[in-house]
Amino acid sequence: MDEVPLVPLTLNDIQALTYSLPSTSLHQPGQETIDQIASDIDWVSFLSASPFIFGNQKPSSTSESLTAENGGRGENRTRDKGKASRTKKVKTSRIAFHTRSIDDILDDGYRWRKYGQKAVKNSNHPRSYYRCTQLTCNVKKQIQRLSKDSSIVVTTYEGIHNHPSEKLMESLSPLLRQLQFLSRI
DNA sequence: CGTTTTTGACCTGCGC
DNA sequence: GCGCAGGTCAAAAACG
Repeated sequence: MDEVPLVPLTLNDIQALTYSLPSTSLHQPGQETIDQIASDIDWVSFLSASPFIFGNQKPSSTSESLTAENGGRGENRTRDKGKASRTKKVKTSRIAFHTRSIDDILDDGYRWRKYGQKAVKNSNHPRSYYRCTQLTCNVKKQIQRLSKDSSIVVTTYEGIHNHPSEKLMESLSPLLRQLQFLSRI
């Protein structure tokens, strides 16, 4: 009941998202590696596909979600810890889905830095908080195992990346180089 | 030695 | 106002 509180996501929505993932990420527990799962999923289009974006649907509020809450860090905040940086309640889009995996962190191509871990009520497993390591990008994600079925990992993304993933660019760069070369001729 | 994780303290929102 | 729960900060430790 208390998961994904900021957006009108229901359990049915989560289920729908779950089933929208490639089947390889949901079945065969223990058989697949995380990299295999991640490479099976087109993360960029998955995460930016409009049917999966919930939350502030007001047109023209997209820039707000991207620049949300980065005034608090790096500004002349001398000693009051994180005060007033979170006072503004900005609704960012959240996406949650379930993945059956032995590993908590699935490789989605982006680099994440863990900034907190918290025990949550009604669950035996702690919730971990991650932030995208890119300075300009303040996308966050939460990772938590289901208390009922600890083989299921619930990953909640918050925000949209404003930069391409390193892995994607890595795999794309040979292609881009070739395109560049061909366009010269 | 730079980057990431750990972890207790702190902050905020919410229900009572 | 108080207490609880969830989210974040930041110093220290761990890691590569």
